[in-house]
Amino acid sequence: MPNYPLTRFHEQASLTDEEAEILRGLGEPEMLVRRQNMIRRDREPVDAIYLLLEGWATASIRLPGGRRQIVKVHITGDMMGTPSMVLDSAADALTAVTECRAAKVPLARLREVLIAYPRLGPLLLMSVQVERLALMDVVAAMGKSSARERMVRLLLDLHDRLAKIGAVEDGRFDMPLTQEVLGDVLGLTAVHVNRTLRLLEREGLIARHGQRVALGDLDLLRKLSPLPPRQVRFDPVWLPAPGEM
Amino acid sequence: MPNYPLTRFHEQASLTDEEAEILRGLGEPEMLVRRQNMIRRDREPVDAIYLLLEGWATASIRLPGGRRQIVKVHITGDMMGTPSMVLDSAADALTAVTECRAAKVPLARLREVLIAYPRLGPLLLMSVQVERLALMDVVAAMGKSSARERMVRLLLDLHDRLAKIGAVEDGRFDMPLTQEVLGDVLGLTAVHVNRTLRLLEREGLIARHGQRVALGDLDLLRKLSPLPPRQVRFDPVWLPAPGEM
DNA sequence: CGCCCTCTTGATCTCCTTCAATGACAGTGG
DNA sequence: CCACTGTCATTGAAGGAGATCAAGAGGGCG
Repeated sequence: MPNYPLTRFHEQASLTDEEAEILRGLGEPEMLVRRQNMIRRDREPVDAIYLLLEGWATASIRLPGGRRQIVKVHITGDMMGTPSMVLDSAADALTAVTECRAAKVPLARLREVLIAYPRLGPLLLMSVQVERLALMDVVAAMGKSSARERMVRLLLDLHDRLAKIGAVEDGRFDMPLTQEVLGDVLGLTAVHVNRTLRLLEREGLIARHGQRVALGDLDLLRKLSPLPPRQVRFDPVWLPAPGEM
Repeated sequence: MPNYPLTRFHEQASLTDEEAEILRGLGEPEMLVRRQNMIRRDREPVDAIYLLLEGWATASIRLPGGRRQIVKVHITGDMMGTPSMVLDSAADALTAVTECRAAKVPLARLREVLIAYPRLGPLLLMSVQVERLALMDVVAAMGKSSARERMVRLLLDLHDRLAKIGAVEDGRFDMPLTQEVLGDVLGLTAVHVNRTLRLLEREGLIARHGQRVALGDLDLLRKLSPLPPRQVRFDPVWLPAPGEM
């Protein structure tokens, strides 16, 4: 019986001990995936969702002409691959950016759990809406912001998410993403990612040594970001309380 | 007791008569909203989601400098405003593009229904994932496609969605969106939207008279689109069957 | 040690923006 | 009935953000 770290649910709602326990034991035995390898290929039949127990991974969509767009950068503790659970063949590929530990959750298992713990449906709904909001913000940033604004926003987003899992010290964190990958996230070329980063560096807004990034004046950076972080409501009114279902 | 047309759920899963009945009676008495008026303002406290009973509306995010990005074009039958149900203040504004009939569903009412009909949780989850996929595709298109490709994709997307509600005849449909609005959807200026549309016209791919759009060679257009429509799985394995919960 | 990947920078190009002007059309009030 | 006004579509000209092409430098790893 595997014993995983919790998923992100406890950030968004109170869980009973029993619910927390179920989430801990959700996945199959963990798998180890090496850098650059795929956790799940796109256009593959969908039979599971995934928990990223440790590491960085990307969810990317393949377009004609060898183009690819990364639609999500996943970090430790994320659920992955859930958008494709409504499809027969996966929309996005899940690729390990660093070495990853991950666990499969077969869709059949998910059904059992949804039946046994009906509150997980609304809980899952909640976390999916949070992801959807993140995508809306990405769309807004891509449609209406400059490369510099988008980069600032991405850095702040990673900063805030990493801070929640204790991977930030005083504005500094590891970002194991090549400029090529950053380009595929932001809809820019690697070359322009470089120029944008160097610009931010010259402006004294960020500093870098290898994969280590240091955000300078956080308040100033947040002013430069085209969008503020979303304040997710803990235990929203529509979410049935533990006793209620 | 209001009697609305069904939401989109029946496109994605089998519903019991009872479930269908509940969905029909979900909303408060309908409201009428005139062109350009807001159904729900952004940054407003969130206390409900909305059913678009008839008309066209947009969900848009406001950015600094008067910029705005439309993240979804809603048509008759859509649920609206659900991403913000995890927030205290709304992320997106809902604006009537045409005169709209809409119905509010208070979040408290939603909780009751989720408790009384636990299968609605997973059903709602399903439709939210479909929306999330749509956003992923938008991101992919914005990040990696030309104006022309994006426009073709949007037209096909609208075509396919309108076809499902019987609003397309032989490739022709009404599209009551100004070029300004199209620009805010595609992340382009109204001027470039115009040039792109005129280009497609000159190429014989589309025709227009006023708000009426006619798509020419659909197969050819689909080849030009950077992304195919997603094939949503009806009654996916993880979705508990009506008897099961 | 040598290879390949990644970062960096310069030069040039191009797609889309910006600015500006005109025309078509609908609604409105006299 | 018609002038008046505002919105929307259209087109041209010029500018700019980011792409593309190319080359060199550094560094990790087999």
